[in-house]
Amino acid sequence: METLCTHPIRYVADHTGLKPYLIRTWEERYGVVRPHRTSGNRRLYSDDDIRRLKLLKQAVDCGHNISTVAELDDKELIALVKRAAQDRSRQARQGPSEPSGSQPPSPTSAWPTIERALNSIVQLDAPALETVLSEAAVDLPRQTFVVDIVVPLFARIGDLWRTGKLKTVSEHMASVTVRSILWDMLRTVENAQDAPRIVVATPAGHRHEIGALTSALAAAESGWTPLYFGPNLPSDEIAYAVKKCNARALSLSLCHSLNASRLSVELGKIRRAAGSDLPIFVGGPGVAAAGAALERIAAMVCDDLQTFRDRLEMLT
Amino acid sequence: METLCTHPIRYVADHTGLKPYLIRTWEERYGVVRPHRTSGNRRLYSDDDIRRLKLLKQAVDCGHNISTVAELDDKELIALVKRAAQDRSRQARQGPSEPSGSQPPSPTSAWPTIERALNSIVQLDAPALETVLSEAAVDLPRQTFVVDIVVPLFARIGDLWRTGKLKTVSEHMASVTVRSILWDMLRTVENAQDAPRIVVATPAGHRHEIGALTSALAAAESGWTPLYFGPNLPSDEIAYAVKKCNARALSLSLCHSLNASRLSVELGKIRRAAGSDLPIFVGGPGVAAAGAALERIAAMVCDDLQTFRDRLEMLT
DNA sequence: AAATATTAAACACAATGTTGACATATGCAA
DNA sequence: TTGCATATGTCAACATTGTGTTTAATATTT
Repeated sequence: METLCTHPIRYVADHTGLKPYLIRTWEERYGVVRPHRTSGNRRLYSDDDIRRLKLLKQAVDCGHNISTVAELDDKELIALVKRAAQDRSRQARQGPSEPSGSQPPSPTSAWPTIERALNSIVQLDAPALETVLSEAAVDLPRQTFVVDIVVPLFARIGDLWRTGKLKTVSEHMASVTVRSILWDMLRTVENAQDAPRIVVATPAGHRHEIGALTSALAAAESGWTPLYFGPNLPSDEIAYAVKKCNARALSLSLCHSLNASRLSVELGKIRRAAGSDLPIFVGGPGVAAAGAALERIAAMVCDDLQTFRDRLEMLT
Repeated sequence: METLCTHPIRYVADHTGLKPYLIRTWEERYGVVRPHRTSGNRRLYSDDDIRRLKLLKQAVDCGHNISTVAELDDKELIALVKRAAQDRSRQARQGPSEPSGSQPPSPTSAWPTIERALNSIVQLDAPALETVLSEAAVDLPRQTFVVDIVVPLFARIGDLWRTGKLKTVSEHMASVTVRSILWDMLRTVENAQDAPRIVVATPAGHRHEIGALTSALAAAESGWTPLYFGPNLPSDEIAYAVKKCNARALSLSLCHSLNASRLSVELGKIRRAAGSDLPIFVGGPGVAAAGAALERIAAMVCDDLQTFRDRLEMLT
C-alpha cells in the first residue's frame, strides 16, 4: 500500500516519542530521514519515515550511538533491535527469576510505573490508568512495554485479587483498559500479507484475555498474523477456527488452574480435531497445574513471551 | 435511495461538529468542498460534502494539518483516519459534538451493510468485518450506526447462533471486533469534566459486552460520563463501584435469560447495597425473563437506546 | 423585523523553522 | 591524572506560517 499521506512533525513526535527538536537535529546532523516540505517550508513525513524514526529510537534506547545507527537501513535496524531485546530478556531470565512467579517484578525502571498504575486501578480511575500506561508505551518499545509493564502488572493484580486485597471491579477495570491498549498496538503491527497465521484464544472456562492478547502481540511482532478469538472458546470451535482460517499454529493462554480435568478433556479434543501436525503453544500462569495434559497433547509450553517468540520464529 | 437533497450550512455544522465560519474558511482557503448556491448565494451542501467534512474533521482531530489533508480524496481520508483511530495521545481541541437534536433517518439503508458484515463473520474474516463497519461508521452519525447497524447485527447473530446456524467462534470474532470499534467511538465522545457519572456493566452470569458498550455510548452522547466495568460482575462489586466512583446512575445489560433466580438475587443485592435513590437502568434481550425481579428493585426498563437516552437526559 | 448568511479583512495565537549557543558525557592524547 | 576534541541532547531567540476566531458591512430568508 502506497503512503500518499504525509504527517506534520508534531504527529511524528507523538508517534515516536522523540521531541520535535530532536527529530530536526537528527535530520540535520545525521540525515536520518529526508522529509518533504510544504510550500511554506514545513516538514512532511511519510509512514516510512515514522517507522524508521521509531526504529532509530529503539536502537538508541538499546544503548547504540545515533551517529552509528543512523547509517543503517531499516532491515539492519530491525535485526539490531531484535537482538538487543533477546539479550535483555535472556539476562532477565538468568536474574532473579523466582519460580513462584509473582514476586516483585523486574528491577527495571518499570517499577514506579506499575505502582502508579496499580494506584489508579485501586481508585477505579480508568483515565488515570490509561494515562500512566500510554506514557509508558511511548517511551518503551512495544515488546518491552508488554514484558516489563503489562505482564508484571497483571501478575500483581492476580496476587492482590487472590488474597482479597483487590476488588474484582478493579481487576475488571484494569482488564478492560489494558486490553484496549493491547488491541490498538496489535493493529499497528504491520506484517506481510502472506505471513503465516496463528489462532489465539483461551480454552473454555478461561476468561482472562490479557495473556492471550500479549501472545497475539508477540506473534505479530515475530512476523505472524494473529487471529484473535477471545476468551472462553470450546475446543471444537478452536479447532474449527484453525482449519477455517488455514492457520499454521495455535496459541492458548491459561490464566488459572481451575478445573484441570475439564481442561484436559478440552485439550485432548483440540489435538484430535486439529491433527498431530499443528504446533500448539501454551502459556500463562495456569500451565503448572495442567502439566500432564499438556504433555499428552505435545503442547509447547512457553514460560515467557520471549521463548514463545523464539519458537515461533524457528517455525518459519 | 437517491439523496439529491441539499442542506444549509447550519445543518452541516450541526452534523459535523464544525462551526459555520470554519466550514466557509476551509472552503475558501483549502477548497475542501464546492457547495452549490441558492439563487440568493447561500451555500447548499450535499450528503457527500457532509461526509467529506466529517472525515476531514476526524483527520484534523487526529493531529493532521488541514492544509495537507485537504488535498486527499475520500478514500485516502478513510484510510488515514482508520489508521489514526489507533492513536492514544490525542488532545481534543474541538468543542463538544452536537447534541442529539432531530436526526433525520439515515440515507443509507442498513440492510446491505449488515449482510456484508454477517458474511465476513461467517468467513471469520475480521479485517473485512472491520472494513465494512468502519465504512458504515463514517457515513452515519454515531447513534444511527449503533441503532441501525450494531444492534440489529447482534440480534441476527444471536438468532443464528441459537439455531445453530452460526459457530461460536464467529460470534466471538464479531464481539471482539465490534467492541473495539465501540470502544474507540466511546473515547472520542467529549463530555464536560463535571458530567454526572453512570456505572455500566453486566451482572454476574452475563458475559456479553456489546449491549453494555452500546448503552455506555448512548450515555456518553447524552452528556454523561460512562464508567465501563465490563461483563460478569458480581452484585457487591457493582454496588462498590457505584459508591466508589460517586456515580449518579447504574446501567445493566442483560443479554440472555438464563438463571433468572440467580439474577433476581443479584439484582436484589445491588438495590440494597446501592440505596433506594439510585436510578437503575436495565436493557437488553434478557429483560423479558427478568420481569418480576426488575419491578421489585424498581429498575427502569429500557426497550431501546432512545428511551434510555431520553430518561437519562430527564435526570439532569 | 429578526434571524441567519456572505464576504473580506483583520486578529491572535500556536506550531514550525532556523540559527546559535550551551551542557554534558565520552574517549583520546598529552 | 589533566586537557581537549567530539558526540549528543537541550534550549533560547526570533522570523514565518498555519489556522481558529472575530468584526463589520451587506444581503437573504423567514
